[in-house]
Amino acid sequence: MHDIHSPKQEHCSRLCAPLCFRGTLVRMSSTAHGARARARVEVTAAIKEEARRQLAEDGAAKLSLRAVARELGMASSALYRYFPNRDDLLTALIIDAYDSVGEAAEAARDAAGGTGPVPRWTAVCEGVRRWALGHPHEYALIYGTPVPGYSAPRTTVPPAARGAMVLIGILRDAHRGPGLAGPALPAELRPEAVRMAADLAPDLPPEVVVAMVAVWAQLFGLIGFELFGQFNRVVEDRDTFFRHAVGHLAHTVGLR
Amino acid sequence: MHDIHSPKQEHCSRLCAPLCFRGTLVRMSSTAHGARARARVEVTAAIKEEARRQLAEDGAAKLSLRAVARELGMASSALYRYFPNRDDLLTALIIDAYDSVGEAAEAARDAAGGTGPVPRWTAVCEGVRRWALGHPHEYALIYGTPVPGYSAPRTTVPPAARGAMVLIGILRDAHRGPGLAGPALPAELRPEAVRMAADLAPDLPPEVVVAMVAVWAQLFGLIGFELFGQFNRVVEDRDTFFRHAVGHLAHTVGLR
DNA sequence: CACAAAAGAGAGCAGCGTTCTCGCCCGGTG
DNA sequence: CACCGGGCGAGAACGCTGCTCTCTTTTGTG
Repeated sequence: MHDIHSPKQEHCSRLCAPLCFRGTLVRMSSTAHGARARARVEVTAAIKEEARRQLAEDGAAKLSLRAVARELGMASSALYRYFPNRDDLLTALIIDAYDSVGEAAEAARDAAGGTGPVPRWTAVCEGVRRWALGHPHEYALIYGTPVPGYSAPRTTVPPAARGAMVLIGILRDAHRGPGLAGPALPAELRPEAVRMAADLAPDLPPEVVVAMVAVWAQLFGLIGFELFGQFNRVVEDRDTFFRHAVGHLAHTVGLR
Repeated sequence: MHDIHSPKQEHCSRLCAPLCFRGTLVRMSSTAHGARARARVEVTAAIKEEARRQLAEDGAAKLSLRAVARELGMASSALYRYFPNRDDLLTALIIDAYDSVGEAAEAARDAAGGTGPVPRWTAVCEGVRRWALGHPHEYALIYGTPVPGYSAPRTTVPPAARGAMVLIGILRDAHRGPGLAGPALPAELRPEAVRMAADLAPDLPPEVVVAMVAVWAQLFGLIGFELFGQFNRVVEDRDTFFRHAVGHLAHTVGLR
């Protein structure tokens, strides 16, 4: 009976470390009254952090709520106070992953600095690829087989667009500057193109927007094939191959 | 005690139906001596058939050996006489899925008949897309997140290439006929391109082969984004969008 | 200080993949 | 024809999973 608290001690040692780490940062932003709410966001963050660690290690399929709780020193049932089920925890990780890849794209754009639109385009694409190679399981989580049911909740839409917005920004600069040679647009696709442009980038020509969306999907075809082993024994020099391919994608979307 | 055989009866009723169905076909081809070996391939086929059914219904993540065995009326442990573990069963389904999509590509090509290379190209791409939309879980199994570990066994390579070979055949026809306007090939990519051409299509120009591989990956970027919900609230008229995109891919690879 | 809400603990349920051991029964051999 | 070995199925068991329910502890607030 006397050692029944030993897991609880582990709870405190393991859990409080990451919590206190972020505590000072959260103290200001958490306007919700009381330390209660603060503790809640901190425990939530700790759960996500540990889950992300396990995701990066073994992939989404192996991610186990029990293992996360065990590592945090809490009962598995307690975890359900924060995430109603496994899929909701995964959804939180999905949003984080979208933000992570979006950040990588923005960082690559900023690192490319004042070069021309095509080198910046290439740099961003390579940044996304490098992020994917470095975070394969996170990549699989968001661009691989969808895990929960079939439709992602609406919350995931804005973070998902973040990366594409970086490329659209480059197109916008090019459109204001040296100009953009938009590909031809068949009449049957025009209404759809106009609608997409209104939603995504009203200041760009519709034919460029429609090409951009297609190219965005194609970019992840290239990355996914490399990451998921489809290029094994087919493509060897993948850096060069990828750079060549995304250069062609830039051309497709109208950059010269 | 006396009703202990009732599962066994179900075993016979459910199991023998598909077995006897294929029995006459297998009788000739199965040269392995004895009915013993014949029964083995038949039970193996029945397991795969039921597994494929469950895969199509609920996806690979939900596929359960116990459920397959239950549906077949046999003990779950007995299933391990045929597949040493779950991953090996999935691998068998993967190979079947590759063959299935390859067949769909070939059928689309044959249905396009004597039209020009570009319409035939488009028809094959649309055939692959239609197969994917009709078999989303099979698609996810082979082009989504890889399930077992990270490297597919060598056995999956030839079936995986079957679909690409259809498109390569179209390129080959165009190369012998109206000609193929291969895109430029930077010097740094030339050695890789020559190697790839030697492996895949020695009779095609290296720059066409390297573009073909890239385009093949990009095709599945388009299909995957549509299937996995990335186009939700972005692309509405997907038929038209896809046709336009693959038309551009044909241009990329040199078809005019 | 008292009370209600929040949160953690623990047991329990059903399901899973996998392993082991046991009997049965069929097919090739003497 | 008798026999026997080996393939095969059944069933129990282990450890794991997601998830629920109940009970107790903690904690912020009127």
